[in-house]
Amino acid sequence: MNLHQFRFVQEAVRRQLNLTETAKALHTSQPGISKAILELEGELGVDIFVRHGKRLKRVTEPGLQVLKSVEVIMREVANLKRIGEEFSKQDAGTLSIATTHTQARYFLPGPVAQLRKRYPKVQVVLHQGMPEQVARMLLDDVAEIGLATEALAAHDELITLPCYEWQHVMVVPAGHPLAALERPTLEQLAAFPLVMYQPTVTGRTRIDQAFERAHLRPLVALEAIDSDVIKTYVRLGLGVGIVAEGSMRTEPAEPDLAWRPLGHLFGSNVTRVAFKRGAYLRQFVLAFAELLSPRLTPALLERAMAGQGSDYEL
Amino acid sequence: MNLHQFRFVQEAVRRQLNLTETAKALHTSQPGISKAILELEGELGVDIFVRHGKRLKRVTEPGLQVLKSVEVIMREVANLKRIGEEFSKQDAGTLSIATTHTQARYFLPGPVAQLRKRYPKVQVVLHQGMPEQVARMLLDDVAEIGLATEALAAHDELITLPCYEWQHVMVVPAGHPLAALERPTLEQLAAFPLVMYQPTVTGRTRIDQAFERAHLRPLVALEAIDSDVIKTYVRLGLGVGIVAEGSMRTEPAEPDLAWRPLGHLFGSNVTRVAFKRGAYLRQFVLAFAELLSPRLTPALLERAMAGQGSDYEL
DNA sequence: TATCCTTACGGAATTCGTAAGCATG
DNA sequence: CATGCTTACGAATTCCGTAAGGATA
Repeated sequence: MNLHQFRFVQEAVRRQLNLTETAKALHTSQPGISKAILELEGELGVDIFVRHGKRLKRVTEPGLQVLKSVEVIMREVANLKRIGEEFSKQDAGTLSIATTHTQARYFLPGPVAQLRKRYPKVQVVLHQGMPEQVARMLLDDVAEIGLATEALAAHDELITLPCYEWQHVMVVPAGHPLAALERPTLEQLAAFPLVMYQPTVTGRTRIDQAFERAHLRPLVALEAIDSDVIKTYVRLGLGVGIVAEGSMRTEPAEPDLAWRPLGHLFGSNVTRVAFKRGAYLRQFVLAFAELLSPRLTPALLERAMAGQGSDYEL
Repeated sequence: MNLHQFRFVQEAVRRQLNLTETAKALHTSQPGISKAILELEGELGVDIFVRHGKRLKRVTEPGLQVLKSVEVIMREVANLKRIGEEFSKQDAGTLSIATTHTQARYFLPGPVAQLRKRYPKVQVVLHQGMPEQVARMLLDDVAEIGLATEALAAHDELITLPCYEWQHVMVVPAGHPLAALERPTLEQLAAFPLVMYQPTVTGRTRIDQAFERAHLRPLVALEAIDSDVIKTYVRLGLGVGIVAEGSMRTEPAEPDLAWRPLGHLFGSNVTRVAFKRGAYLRQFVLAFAELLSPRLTPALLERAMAGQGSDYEL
């Protein structure tokens, strides 16, 4: 039994049981993978994979149990590396953040800048993706901390905590008829083509639900992943934009655009921060969490990471 | 990084940082141990041990963190073996039980016999010891399930569950003056020399406390680890025995001895079953637990093993 | 001086790659 | 017949033991 075998089995599952792919991903030879897995199976006296002839078909019943343990082991091995980093290069290391465009562009710059000020030797790596990819990156140990409004709470391998609350806002060119209204209604909005986020991103779900409840089917002129694209097309007069309020609180302000809160229509959204269950959080990771929201104290995180639930209210 | 290094570090800590002892315990050479540990420290970039010259003195701060992860990893490696056993030799394997004399002699025979009837291929190994040793055996993975009335709940590395409740009884030769009393008092007991368990065993604590509260200092004629020894000396007229009630409910009965419940004096005791936190419990282990007490259902155990607390009431 | 950790070194076992074999779809 | 797992084999590496070195108490 050795760590290589564990890594191979785990990666094989991630690669849909394709050992050739697995070998490429791990920069080693395919027969090596094959042999190691066979060896582990022999040692445990149990088949981990069901084979049809020479092809891996699926994971066996005991294989599932084995994977659970392997998962834990690999997690702790990763933690060991982090522990090493934490203590050897004091206050240095790499912090990988997985997040969506909106967070990366409008919310994270502040906290990241503060972190770099306090820990100049920490290198920050931003991985951008759709919310589902953010979750994936956490699960695959590509990123250590994730930030998104959607999808994170759905995985029970992840610990998620509420980070901040925000509402959607309407954005239109200055002088647009809707700009005159303080509290636009759903009907008024639906009278114009809309420019907004793609279905899986940044609270889009709630918008769809609100229109549906009102039996309105607004015309969607354009769907984008990010607020910048949306604003660009709003400027072009393509329609009325709906974005996260954070996207509008820019420095400097944008005088050619007018915006109005839409919380009364779509309620409020909660952006969540997520960690992989069981992860060891280095000092600067804890510090970063506290920068994201002052309520995410080291003490709270410790409790959350130690506990069983997957979702912690403050 | 490899599993050997982890095992070495863990064992070194268990052996008070004596690498020579460690090597002996693991049946390998002492330089091998030394090298492996140095190697791991190098790889992590962190000292695990504080050295004075060439002698290991204590565990460093990061070393403590490392040990935590190592502990988890070794636990899961043990679980992998159990998983292998569970699924390969269906319904076969080895169940190691750590317990005290009283349980082994008077309580366990029933459950063990039933287990062997239901799982004939399971080999049962009984490890006998003082309560503190029972805990130690669980922590060191010598035994998988532990049973005792004392000491178990004190370790938060152990999950303990109440198994059954019992009271102390007085045992005297038939015809002894005390045999005539239905409910002897502390004073009446203290009038005779007592023969009972050693201080750390089988609820002895409660007996001492009761006498102390009554400001009585009975003469202790003999202290033994097990009820059989106590009964033997009671027969010899050495004094009045105090044993667990289970010791007297024998088949066949012992007509030369008389016994009376003492629950009104010493309260009741709870014998607990314990597992190492995070252990994987095979089917027959779950079945055995249910034989110990019908309330220890697989569902309950699963909840208890997954949870965070260390002590589960039913 | 006795204990005990580290370094040095060499033979044995393991590892890991390439090449070939063979089953599936 | 293209993909993809397993087997075969050999060179390079790692492993692990004994022996020697050096530090502490």
